[in-house]
Amino acid sequence: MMQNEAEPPATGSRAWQRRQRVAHILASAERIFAEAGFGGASMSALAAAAGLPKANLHYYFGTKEALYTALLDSILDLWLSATDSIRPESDPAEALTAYVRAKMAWSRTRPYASKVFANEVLHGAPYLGSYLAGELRALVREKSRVLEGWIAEGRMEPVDPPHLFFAIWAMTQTYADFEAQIRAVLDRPELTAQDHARGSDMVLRLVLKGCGLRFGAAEGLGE
Amino acid sequence: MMQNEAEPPATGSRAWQRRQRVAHILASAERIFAEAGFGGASMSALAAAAGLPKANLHYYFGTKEALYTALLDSILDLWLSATDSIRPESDPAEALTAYVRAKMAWSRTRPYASKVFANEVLHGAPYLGSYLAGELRALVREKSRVLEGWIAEGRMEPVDPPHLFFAIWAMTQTYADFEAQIRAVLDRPELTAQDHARGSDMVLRLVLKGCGLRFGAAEGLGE
DNA sequence: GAGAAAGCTGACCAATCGGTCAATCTTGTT
DNA sequence: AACAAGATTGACCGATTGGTCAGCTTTCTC
Repeated sequence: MMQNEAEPPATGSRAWQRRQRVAHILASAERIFAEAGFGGASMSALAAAAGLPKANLHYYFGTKEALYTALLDSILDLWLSATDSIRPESDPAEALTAYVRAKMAWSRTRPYASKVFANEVLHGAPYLGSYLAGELRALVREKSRVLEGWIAEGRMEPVDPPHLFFAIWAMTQTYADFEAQIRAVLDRPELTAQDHARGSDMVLRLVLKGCGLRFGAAEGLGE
Repeated sequence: MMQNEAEPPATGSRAWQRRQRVAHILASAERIFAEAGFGGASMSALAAAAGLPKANLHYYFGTKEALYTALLDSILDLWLSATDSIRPESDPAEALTAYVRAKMAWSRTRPYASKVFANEVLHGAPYLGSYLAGELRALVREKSRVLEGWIAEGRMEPVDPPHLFFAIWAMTQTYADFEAQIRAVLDRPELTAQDHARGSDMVLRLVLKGCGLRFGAAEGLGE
């Protein structure tokens, strides 16, 4: 029988075990690629991180490049999933708040994934280029039209939607990608939940007030 | 006679020629490191970019690491020079506008430098760490006090100054560091002056309105 | 339980890595 | 002109790189 690709294979089956191992390799590779970049990450370092012999990684992925692109693919899904709240019938302030919150949460919970993505784009997106020009561009077009609709209805001030997205991406991801700089300036061994909360507040303040929306700052940050 | 280190040596002199060559190597290395990262940049690629034999780079810098840190040092000065406009007696809106403009100009004119810096921080700032925790932290402390002064005088709304800086850095540098992504979304072979102007406007809008300051948008963006 | 298929890995490979060095050339000093 | 110091570089080095493969074990199928 043909196994439907969309359906997860039965627990314990061969295909299931393969997916488990592939997922485990990708998970450990995320950290190595994030810390060393593509060029700086060696197959032996990737193998050591996964706790497997180097030849085993080659068995599953063939080449270092294939392993890297497989990792990028697995990260891409996360990147797009946060825009769901931006729909024509949504309240602008609520939708943007949810979007910023989702992006900030992603920086907090998946910092290595964010760094791998950032590293790829930073170096000219050699592997991600076609995706950026395809799916991402289409997504931004779609969501920009939603914002333009809100603007036409007088529900928010006229802003350039794509550049608003660029600003939101930059501000939210900086808490993952440039975490070393933020930690150094704030003099922290690690960013605390409060640091993230303050960052989140700042981003929301700038975005909402910048769009002429009410910024409640309803968060209890304490003191 | 002792040559004063602060004074530039006479044109054509041996020391002058040395500085010229060092500067030329650093200038060409900037692009290689920006595009490939530290690990991905090879000495032979750096040598090819400089149009010199590999052994010549080793003669001037000793190791790849020394060449890289020399480049980082040369970039750091640029990074700090833009905050001059933020002084207690300045007008908040004017000071922040000048700061954002300076940062945006830096992204436009020195994208490779920005990318090298970003890459370093992205990978945990192994070479820049002590500088970030030293000079940069001190600078942010100093400028944060200026902002707190403005806030106390009621000249701007109460915002968390360090996080405001993080937001400004992120938004302005994204036009250099994540240029590949922005280009892809905007469907441009290269970012135009208008793209940068629109980005600059967006950043100013978010920063000024976020701080409760007037955003004039006095720019003639055409159309 | 026999054969096939998939999983696994130690040993090995050519290529490239960062770096060294002796030999040569150029320049400044006297 | 003679010498010293600095500048230059082709040839080379051991180490590490990404990648291969033969041979073994495990698991599935019938």
